[in-house]
Amino acid sequence: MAQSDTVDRILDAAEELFAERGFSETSLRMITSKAKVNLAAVNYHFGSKNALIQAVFARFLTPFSATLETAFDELEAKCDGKPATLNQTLWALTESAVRMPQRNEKGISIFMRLLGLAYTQSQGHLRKFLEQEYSEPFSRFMRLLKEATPELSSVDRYWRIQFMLGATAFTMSSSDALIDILENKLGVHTTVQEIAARLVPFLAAGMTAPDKMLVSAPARPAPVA
Amino acid sequence: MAQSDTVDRILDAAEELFAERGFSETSLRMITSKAKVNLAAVNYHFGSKNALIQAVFARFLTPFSATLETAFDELEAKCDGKPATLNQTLWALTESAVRMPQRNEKGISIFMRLLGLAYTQSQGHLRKFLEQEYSEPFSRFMRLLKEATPELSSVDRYWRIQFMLGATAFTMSSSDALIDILENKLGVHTTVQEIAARLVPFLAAGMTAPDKMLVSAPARPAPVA
DNA sequence: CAGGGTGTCAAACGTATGTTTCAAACAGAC
DNA sequence: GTCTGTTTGAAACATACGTTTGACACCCTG
Repeated sequence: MAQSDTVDRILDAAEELFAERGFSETSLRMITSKAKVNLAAVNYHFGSKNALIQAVFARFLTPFSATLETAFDELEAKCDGKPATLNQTLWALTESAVRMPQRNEKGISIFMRLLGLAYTQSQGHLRKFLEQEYSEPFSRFMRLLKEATPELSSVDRYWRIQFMLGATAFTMSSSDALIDILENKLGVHTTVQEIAARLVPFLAAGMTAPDKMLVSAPARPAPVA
Repeated sequence: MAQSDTVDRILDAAEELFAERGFSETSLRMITSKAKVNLAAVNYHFGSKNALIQAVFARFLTPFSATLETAFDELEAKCDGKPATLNQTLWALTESAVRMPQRNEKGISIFMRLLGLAYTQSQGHLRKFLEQEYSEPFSRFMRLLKEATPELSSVDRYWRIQFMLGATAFTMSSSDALIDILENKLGVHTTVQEIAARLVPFLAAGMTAPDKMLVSAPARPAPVA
């Protein structure tokens, strides 16, 4: 047995269980028994449960962050000087996520689900960790979005970015369940890649929607005071 | 002291704490001490923590469900026979949510945040409870959506509805934080109603976006195998 | 063959949780 | 005014958690 595949076994088990059940709902005992590893191994190798959570994220976020950087580099090189379009920007992100080398066939959906959980579950330490480790590609993405939508006011862009984040994080975080439901209901099987292919146009259309007033319903009531 | 304002005090405290911290991360002791009520009161009045969670949802979901039904009734009456438009349908939902009588000024965002948590946190009992208690207005909304977007295939509609749900639940569930961030960054104050006014056009545009292929980026790579 | 660093293991620790108990306080009906 | 069912209070319950401990096995450098 290699020098410390214990570490990897713990990470694998933790990753899967966290994605399935969330952080607080997954105990170290579940993780170590799934990994067939002694309970004390987690604290020995990682120091604490919180540190384990961060390690799970670091393991896939660090290579993803690198992939993303080069994707943005290529995009900016191709556009030399001119701002990239919204679709190009969104696709650069999507393709980077989808192209990531996967540990197994569930890799991409676990990846997405964990990202969604990171947003949703109120794990202060995780948010802090992610912010200070991966702020650069994030703000670069924000800058590209801004250049791609110069017609939007800052306030409009701010809210629409939140809407995009929401649609993405939310859908992807339950992608497995949603795929199953659709398969049971309509007999259609979907891959995460296909979800992404449907999501990007949705986001792009929403992002470039006409102003809120112009689009209002025929009988739109006045806003409540 | 009235016959049982203990029940209401527990519900108030639980509602607020659940919205802030999630379900598993909120202990009964936090709830009872915030409500200034004895620990045993929760199990006495509700039976269990899970039953309390369901009671919190029932308290605001039951009147909301009723409001929604009449809103849909009015909408269908106005359209007599013809299907309602997408915008009309979305506005009917939005207005019902915003018009709900609030217990306090934070009511609407607590409401939204709880709905988001119900989706996100893996509380099996809650999902089951919500499905069997409130399936009717939900499927009615789905039917209206279907009639409003006859041009979409079932699969497209399914995924786009998920995207809409995601954007809405996600944004609304952190609306307080997002409003604060925007205020600090741009000095603009926003109300939940204004968020809704921006969200609906975004959703409508995404929902009626052109097909995924037509919209692809100029340099969209082939999907990964 | 020593011996120190590394990793594993079973067991225990302290703490926090949801739930239960049982006596005391209270309410309203007679 | 007393009695009966309901509501409260403080304390304890059993359980599960994250973490720590100390003994043991291993390896590999000297």
